[in-house]
Amino acid sequence: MPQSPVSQSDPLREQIIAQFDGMSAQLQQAARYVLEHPEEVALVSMRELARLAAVQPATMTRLAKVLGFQGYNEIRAHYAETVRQRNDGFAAKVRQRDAQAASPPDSDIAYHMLHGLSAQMAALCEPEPLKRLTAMAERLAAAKKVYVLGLRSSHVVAWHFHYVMSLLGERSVHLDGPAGTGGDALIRAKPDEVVLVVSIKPYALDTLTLAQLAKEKGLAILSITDSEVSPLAGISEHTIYCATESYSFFHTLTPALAVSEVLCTLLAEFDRPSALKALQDADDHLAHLNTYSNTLPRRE
Amino acid sequence: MPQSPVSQSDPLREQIIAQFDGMSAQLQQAARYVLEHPEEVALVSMRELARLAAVQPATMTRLAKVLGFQGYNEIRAHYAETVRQRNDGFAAKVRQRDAQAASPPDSDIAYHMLHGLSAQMAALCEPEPLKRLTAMAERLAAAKKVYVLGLRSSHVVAWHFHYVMSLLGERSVHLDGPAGTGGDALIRAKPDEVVLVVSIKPYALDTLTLAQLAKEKGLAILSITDSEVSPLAGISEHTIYCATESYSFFHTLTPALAVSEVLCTLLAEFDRPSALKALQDADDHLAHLNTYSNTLPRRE
DNA sequence: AATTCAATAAAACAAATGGATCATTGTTTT
DNA sequence: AAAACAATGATCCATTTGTTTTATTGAATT
Repeated sequence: MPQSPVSQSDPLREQIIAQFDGMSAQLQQAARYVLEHPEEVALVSMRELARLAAVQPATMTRLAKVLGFQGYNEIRAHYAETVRQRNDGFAAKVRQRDAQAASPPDSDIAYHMLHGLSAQMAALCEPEPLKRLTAMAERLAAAKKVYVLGLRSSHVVAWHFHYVMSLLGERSVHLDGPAGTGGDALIRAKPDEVVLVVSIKPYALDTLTLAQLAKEKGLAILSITDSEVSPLAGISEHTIYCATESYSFFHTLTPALAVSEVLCTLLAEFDRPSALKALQDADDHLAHLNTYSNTLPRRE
Repeated sequence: MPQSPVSQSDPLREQIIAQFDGMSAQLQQAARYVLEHPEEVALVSMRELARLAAVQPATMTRLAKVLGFQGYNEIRAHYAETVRQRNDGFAAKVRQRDAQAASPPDSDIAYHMLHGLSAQMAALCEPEPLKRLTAMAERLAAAKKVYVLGLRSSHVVAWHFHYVMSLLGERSVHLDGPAGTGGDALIRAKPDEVVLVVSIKPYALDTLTLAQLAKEKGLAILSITDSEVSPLAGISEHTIYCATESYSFFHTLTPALAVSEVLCTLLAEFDRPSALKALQDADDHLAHLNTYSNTLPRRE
């Protein structure tokens, strides 16, 4: 019999307790059931809840009004929300803070977005995703060459992966180019090479087409995508799933980028000495070109 | 909306995935939403769920039948039960503990990286960074035009910001181009415009030079960088600091990308209706061009 | 003991829900 | 090209839902 508290501090719960003594017998009976089975409120209809609490349906409506709500649905909405929040707050240790207190209203959105991202990173720390990450890294390490494909918003991830890989060595080819020439590099592709495909919803048609073409040429497909039912899942030898939901109307690419960074690191780690050497070479090269600086250039 | 944890092992989930390929387009769309938002199934009505999944109500009924249920209510009942069980089973926390003990050795690195990233995201939730984020978003919103500058590894962030902004409207110009032409767009820059500069250590000299040039032309500099002593800090009207340390020899750009995403969202949020309209227009445009697809193209 | 008044139960209601039917569309097969 | 087919969208229906209204009970006050 589940009756664990929805969460330690629930303002509505406190309110019900505070008003409890002033309620009539039937109201108390209804309130008691709500306190003891908060999830049920979100999960069943009002009449069903009334039946479970052995109370008239109307009593639930009255309870809502007594608590200052306009109707019963507002109570249900509240408990539904707590269920939702408990669900994505499985990295809940982070949820201690009441930062909004002294913050401007707009930063609510920012707070929620960043908080959610933090949780999504934490989700990638689970054994299953970790296993997939290492497996894919190993497959990448074994490949003669890695073609990197990601269009539209996924371009950021593909580009980043390619950029880092190109610092590390020569094995990476970025499938991108003007006027639809992006796929041309695949012309001479051989079966001992692989394609790393990045695509999240909405899936770019060109990405899917190129991926399929590559597969038909015998290349292994490794993909970073957003769900088990992504069109890429079916044709991929390895797949890593990363969340893309955020508290805005955009999808987020941050978890995907994190995945890319982890892959790069694991790849480098497989052969640490030569990775370090490659980075050193790159450093030297760029130093000669005066690519970097720690201070603003002086203006004459 | 928050994203759901890929739940550990749910037989129904597996079944949906198994049958997914055999479903029609609409059924897939419905199924996809169910997979991605399992708790919503338990929390809202069928019609509401259909609305959220952008699908006809009847499609949900059909989905139920395809999955072998007698009616939709059986699906809801299943997910309601899942929610109930998750509630009293805070044994889940314990499960996480011993599970990560049995992880493969290589995933230690991955685990630490991701864990660290999660913490860095959480750090951005502090009041101080939030204040800086909103302040910068307001400044960006006030500007007539936004030039976006980020080279080398910072390119990812700059490109992403520009990409999203270009979906939203016309105010963004990406300072990038072949053969060092990247800065040319600044030629006609006017003082009521701003430059968003992204640069982390090592700081690309070209970035600093262009930023300084812009400042001399009277443009405001807004920067995303990695420390208070970054060369950009001194010349910027607003600065956002984000961590770049990771458990590898690379610096991480994930927090910077997150910052970019938050900025985009806040900007859109300032004028939500027109942002939604712009996105709708972009959607329509891309739909006409057949840019996206949910399934692999058929090969003849 | 009669009256008042709040609390409860019962009934009635409109709105919504889940489900079924049928016409239309788009695709595949002949 | 026509026919057959499945998929989709629109409409309709019987239930169920949350809520309001009305009637009944029961206790407290006079």
